[in-house]
Amino acid sequence: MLRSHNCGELSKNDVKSSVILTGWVHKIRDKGKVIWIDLRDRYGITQLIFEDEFSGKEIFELAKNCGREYVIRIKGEVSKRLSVNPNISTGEIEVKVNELEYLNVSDVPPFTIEDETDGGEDLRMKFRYLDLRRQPLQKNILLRHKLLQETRAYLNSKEFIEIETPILIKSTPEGARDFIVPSRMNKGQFYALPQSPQTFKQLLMVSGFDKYFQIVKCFRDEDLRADRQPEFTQIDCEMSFVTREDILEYFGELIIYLFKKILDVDLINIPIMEYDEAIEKYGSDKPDLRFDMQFNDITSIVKNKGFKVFDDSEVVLSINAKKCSYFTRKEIDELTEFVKSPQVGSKGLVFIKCNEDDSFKSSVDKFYSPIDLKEIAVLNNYQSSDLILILAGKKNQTYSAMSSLRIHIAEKLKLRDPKIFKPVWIINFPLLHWDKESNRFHAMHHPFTSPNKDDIEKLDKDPGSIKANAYDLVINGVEIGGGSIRIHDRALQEKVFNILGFSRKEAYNQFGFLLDAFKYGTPPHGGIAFGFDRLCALFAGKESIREFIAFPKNTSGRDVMIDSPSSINNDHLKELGLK
RNA sequence: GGGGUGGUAGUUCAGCUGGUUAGAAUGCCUGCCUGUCACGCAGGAGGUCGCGGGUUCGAGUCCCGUCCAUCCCGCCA
Repeated sequence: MLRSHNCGELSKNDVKSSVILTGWVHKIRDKGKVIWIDLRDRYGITQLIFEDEFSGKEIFELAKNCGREYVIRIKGEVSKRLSVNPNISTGEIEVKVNELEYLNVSDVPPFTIEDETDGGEDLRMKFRYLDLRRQPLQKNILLRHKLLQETRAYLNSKEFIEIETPILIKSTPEGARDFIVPSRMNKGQFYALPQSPQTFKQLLMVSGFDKYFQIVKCFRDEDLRADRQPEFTQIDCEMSFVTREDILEYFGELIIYLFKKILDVDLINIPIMEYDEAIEKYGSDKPDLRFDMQFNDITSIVKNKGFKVFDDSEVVLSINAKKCSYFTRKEIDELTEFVKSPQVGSKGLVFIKCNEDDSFKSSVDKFYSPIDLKEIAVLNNYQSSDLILILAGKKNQTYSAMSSLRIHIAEKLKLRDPKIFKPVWIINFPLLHWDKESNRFHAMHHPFTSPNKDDIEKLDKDPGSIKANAYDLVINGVEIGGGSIRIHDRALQEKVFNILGFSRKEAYNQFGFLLDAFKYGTPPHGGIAFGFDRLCALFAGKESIREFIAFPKNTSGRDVMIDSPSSINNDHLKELGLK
């Protein structure tokens, strides 16, 4: 070994012992006759001290000429510091250096390797390997490692088997865009990268591996976001002979276990909410339950009172921003701007301030009497100093706009505490949604999702009203995982393909292997997949998953460090049959 | 595909209604300093103001286009 200790482990117990350390030169404090160097590795920082007296002239000169991020190896004696630094674990000691060797030199890095770096996003991506030297990133990657290990340990202890499935598979028209890989040996034909191992894990159920999991890369060729990467990792799970309740219990316990083990947070139990209730109360299928602010429908109260905007609206919704009547004109204008922005798309914002003396001040005083206003306030459980906010318009648009406003206000009021975790299972999603563009039903989850038992008879008459036996795990407004009980009956699967607009021929062409498999004794089964990158970010209280992926892509899907994607030459294209 | 924000020193940013030689902090270099730990002090180097065009006596600043980054909408079964 080149070293006897790492840079995070020496303490006053080691005083007088002789040690060898290696690491990066983090910081140099040159006082002329004495030089301190902070030596860094992933375990911590140890202060080195150089003086003529015990280092010798030559070593002292070497230390003087050291630059930031040089990789060095030193020998020296641990000694007690005259002045202690309580901020670091090794703050009571320093190492009196008597030998110094440069293992490598370094150019001046383009940004500082510190917790609060001066580097911008772009630059740090380009020099990702340097960014990863920084403590916050090292912590994130370590957290990811722990989550990986604990997930595996837990599922293994419950007799789940980790099975790898292929990465080069077949393109399918449903769902997200596929990444495509040309086949050299089969010119003009293409593999697709999996959006998920969905059909393979179902086939594993047919094979009798009744508890499967895989921590696996998945690929989707869609536009990116802070919480979306073209390649991402899922904890992919499937079980046979289970009901929805079994799945919620098994995997609810996995999540509870991870929170306890890694964050020492007790989630105790995870409540269950109907999809319809989530939409009605929060306007979203992934409600953030760290704060209340439920929607109240006031359409019937406000209609036909002479206010044209409300009269012309399909729905009028209100929420109560507790203790916010102090909002200034400027703040309310800001909220109005927000709801009128193209992303939110409302026409305007109406407010009612609940005054201390039980009177009301609203932006629609002209149209509504104090009695009307009080009725609205009562419906919103008002107390004095509350602020009622009202949006109106088309139904879907207004629900989604109110959802955005709810989150916007919670953000403003700092109600989205990253240290608090509010999980919820959302169940009974619609099975299908009507897509206007293609003029057909699309699967809300995926085409293998089983309809709820009681709804199966509606398949012919009213497919749009069918609920799916599907579930999402939502924590703090983030969709962490989702899954369903699958169809295991061939006839039912064929029927669903049919409703989704597949001809029999197309269905067999795309999914014949699955339909064939269903002929041979397929057990009832279901499963779930968790977005692993999102889980990491959530555990650390962050929104962007990029900081939890060692080498992520930017929003254009580029890796600016290795500069990919890139073009390939003509010979290569020819070989692949692309030219 | 659409909208918002941004692009000025190695880096992070300031730069007003257009007007002398484009600034600060930090980093870097040189010198001084024996208890620093965001060390301190003195000095120095460092700029195609993203790119292209236009308006103007004059553009970092105004206009048009374009590229890049980032956040959001669409999209993401």
